[in-house]
Amino acid sequence: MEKKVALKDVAQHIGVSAALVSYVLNGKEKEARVGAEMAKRIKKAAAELNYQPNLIAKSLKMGKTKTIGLIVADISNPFFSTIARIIEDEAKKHGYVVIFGSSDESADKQLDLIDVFSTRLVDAFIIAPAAGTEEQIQNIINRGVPVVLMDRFFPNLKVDCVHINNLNASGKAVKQLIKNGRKKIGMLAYDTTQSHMQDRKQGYKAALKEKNIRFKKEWLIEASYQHLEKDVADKIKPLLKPLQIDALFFATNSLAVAGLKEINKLGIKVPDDLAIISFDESDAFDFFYSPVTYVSQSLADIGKEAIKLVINRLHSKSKKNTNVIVEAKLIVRESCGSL
Amino acid sequence: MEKKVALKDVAQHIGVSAALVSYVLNGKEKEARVGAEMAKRIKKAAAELNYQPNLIAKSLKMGKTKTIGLIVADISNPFFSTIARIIEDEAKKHGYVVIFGSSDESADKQLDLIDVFSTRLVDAFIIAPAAGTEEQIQNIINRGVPVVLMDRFFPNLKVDCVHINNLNASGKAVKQLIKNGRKKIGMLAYDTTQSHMQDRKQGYKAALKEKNIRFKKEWLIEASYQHLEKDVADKIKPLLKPLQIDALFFATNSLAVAGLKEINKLGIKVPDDLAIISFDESDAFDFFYSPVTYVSQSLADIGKEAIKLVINRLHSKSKKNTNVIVEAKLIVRESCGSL
DNA sequence: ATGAAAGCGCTAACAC
DNA sequence: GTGTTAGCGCTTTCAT
Repeated sequence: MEKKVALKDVAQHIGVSAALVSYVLNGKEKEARVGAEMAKRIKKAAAELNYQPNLIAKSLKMGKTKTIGLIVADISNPFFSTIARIIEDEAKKHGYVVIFGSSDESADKQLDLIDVFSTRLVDAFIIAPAAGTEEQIQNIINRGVPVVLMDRFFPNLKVDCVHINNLNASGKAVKQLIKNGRKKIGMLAYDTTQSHMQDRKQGYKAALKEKNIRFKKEWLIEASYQHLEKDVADKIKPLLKPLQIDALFFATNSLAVAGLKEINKLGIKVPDDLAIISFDESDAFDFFYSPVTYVSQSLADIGKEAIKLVINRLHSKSKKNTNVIVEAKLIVRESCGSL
Repeated sequence: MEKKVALKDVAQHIGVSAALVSYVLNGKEKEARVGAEMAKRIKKAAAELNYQPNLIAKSLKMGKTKTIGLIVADISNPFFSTIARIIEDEAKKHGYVVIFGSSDESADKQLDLIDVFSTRLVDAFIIAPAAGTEEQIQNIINRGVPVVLMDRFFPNLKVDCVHINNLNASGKAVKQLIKNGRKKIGMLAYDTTQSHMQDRKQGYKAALKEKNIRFKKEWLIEASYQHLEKDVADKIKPLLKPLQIDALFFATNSLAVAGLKEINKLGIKVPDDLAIISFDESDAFDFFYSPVTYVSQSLADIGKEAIKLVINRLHSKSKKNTNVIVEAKLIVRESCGSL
């Protein structure tokens, strides 16, 4: 177990000051006007001694950790892990590393994570915020730490965010169902105040209205994030047995996976008995006997834009906050009854 | 943007030394014999000033960051993100935070990640190592930093690791196919030297041999991780058109998802024409028209055991290394032709 | 029972 | 061109 070699070790090794070594190893030889000969010697010595800088010390000195704190609902959810991967790659390009945490859509857990990450001086946060946490976000901002919200946001919070236009996307999906002749369209959503969910429900209702279909409140069923399976099973049955609707729109892929299992159990045929559209992708959608139509949001874009916003914040102290809307498109396949 | 309050600020606030505050806030009032009265005042002041310790400074002083570096092939792969979530939760229980990176099964990328994480002084690594990286792992060990390998390992490396018995699990799957009357059993695996893959192939061959079926080398096809889709498409067709086998065993869920798409394209009926078993789970398996039989490894156990090993290493300086084998069981469903 | 001070490894302003 | 020095925020030994 060889002992760590520090900056001063390489300095001593060739009898110069630590300052010089620091300059050279940080590519500041020009500004510091270090001799070319010297620079070469220093680099050589650093390599020979296998010097590895101590980023913790550097962070303490600089007040910057080159670390981004990522908070999502659940990193094991492919929606978030896919975004996480993009964020990891994009962050790396800028020399940042990411530490992550899962809030389980709980405001308390999210607060814990924010505290833990703050304590470790992350340079910025990227958060898919849990419901009712605008104050937490505002506090981060007040501390002067950049935050970017993704997937969900808070309308009256001045903060950078990136998301799709859920109202439109949802409307587009519902209108597709209507275009395919469906008139009794149900929706399975999450029971939360978060913007993305509100907008999706809103888009659903607006589309019905636009097409002169009167919304029935039994059509909209809601599950809690914490008891997904049970809630879906309990609430979907009254709607399907007997069949009160001719189409069902799922607000997320997790809802769709749970819902389709129930639909299978009940022996309902898609799309003949029931047309289906979901939000987001899933391997399951490709293998369902009637390939599932879905609203595709580019997770790559979300991740990239999130980092772009973070980096901008970090590099310029502009006050204005930006709101990036990424594209969403409807991938039409058999399940919605078009074919 | 209120300025950060430091230890000495709360010390000054009540006119005591920083040392006292440090003792109290770290629960060392007993050892340091701080007066009960004083302790109370200090805690009150810290709360009033909303003091948040600076973990970076603490880390520098202590030489410990309470951070674990997690390196997997790809965090967006549900196999790894599920494990990551468990690791996150278990690590948190011990006061650790995790930073993650994806190697894409590339030794170079893995080395980069190890360097970056080392530089940030992670206290330990949990790695699903890329092929041919025993030297990288050995180097970490030589530096005295705890490492736990998971999913794959290196037989002649003295290091803690956690994984299933791939040889057995693979054999069990293949024998199930044989029991169901299949005699020409193919396998789709990754083309890599990693232990898990070698063992799975080995288990497949051993099972054939044990049941007196002569292995034909055309039956074993291999795809590269980097060109999964293309390789699977290219190599699976000769085996299936015309049909040379009556069963196909997939070495991972990603291979299965890619393979089943080809099987669908070719119009082959599962399990009548071709029985199927895969490793690991997938939402897709539940929705395939013939629910897919699979080898289930407990990702929760893998994650928990990994952290347990890490924590043990961190707390005791025992030399012995442990090898944890977690359970794997075959979940038999329609696709393997049993029902 | 409390305070003073050194020092973790690094950077950068300043001196020469 | 290069060296000296102070200090980032914290812990801990030692003195009192």
